[in-house]
Amino acid sequence: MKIGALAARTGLNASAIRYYERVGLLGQPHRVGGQRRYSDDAVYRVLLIRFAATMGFSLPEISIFLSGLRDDVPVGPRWRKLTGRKLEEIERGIERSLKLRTLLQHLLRCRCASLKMCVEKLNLSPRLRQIS
Amino acid sequence: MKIGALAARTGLNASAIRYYERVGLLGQPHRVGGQRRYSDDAVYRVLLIRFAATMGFSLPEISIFLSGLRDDVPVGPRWRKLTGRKLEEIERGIERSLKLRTLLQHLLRCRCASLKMCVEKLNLSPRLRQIS
DNA sequence: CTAAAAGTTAAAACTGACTTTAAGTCAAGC
DNA sequence: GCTTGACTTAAAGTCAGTTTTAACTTTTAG
Repeated sequence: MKIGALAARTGLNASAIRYYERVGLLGQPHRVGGQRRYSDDAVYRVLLIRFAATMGFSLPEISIFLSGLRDDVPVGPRWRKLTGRKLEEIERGIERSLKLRTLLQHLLRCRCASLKMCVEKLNLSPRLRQIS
Repeated sequence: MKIGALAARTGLNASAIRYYERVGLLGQPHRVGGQRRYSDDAVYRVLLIRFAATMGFSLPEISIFLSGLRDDVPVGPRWRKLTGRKLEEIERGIERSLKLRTLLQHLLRCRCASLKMCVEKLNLSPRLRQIS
């Protein structure tokens, strides 16, 4: 599989795949006449990278997250720590988003004449610091 | 209140406040010897900006969002559209985060020897495309 | 009066995750 | 064998939202 095919199968741009290789997320593929050739495993690997990325992992974090991928490397404490931290992060994000949803729903429903009145009605002012 | 005091009271960097002014989020404050002087209203305004920013509004969007702030300007359809769109965005984010939380909890709990085994056990592979 | 802290500006730098560009090389179909 | 499209590289560009820098002025404390 050439890089274009891998790109097509993963939905990424070929340049993104080269970039992942450059930052060490993808190992050196073998080459034919200078061109990269990938196995099906690479598709899986790239999809895993994207999956981790949508979880909010940064690319360096994804390196750690995926370091548990090799069969002979058990999921270690570093992985566990990172993943636990990310889980907490996601949970905080959920909490905050739930609050914000309620607030926006109020703002949309309350039919106040101005945002300022809405904010006062909701007694939002004292919470502004706390929310942001 | 000088810019440093406003910065301290809002938790922002003074340069960020100047930047907000430059992009039109904050009006021109009056000046004493070339230096900006702010009233307490500015604190409220800046906190509102940060609040909107944490909701995921971009700075141009915040301009629109806060345009409902003036007492004499009723909350208009443009504001309503933007806010409704943002609400939907937040709701999609919540849905996704809930799924991801479940997944990470599984990954942390399952005590597999490697991430690869986890992924297989959870039958995650076919979902990779769908999630990311 | 002076030194230092805090203010001023415009412009450049930073962040992360890519994409684009330029200039060239390889490969597939006719 | 030739064209065309896909590939190669290194380097530069992009985005938004700041932060930093450099060079300078104003304010404040002692």
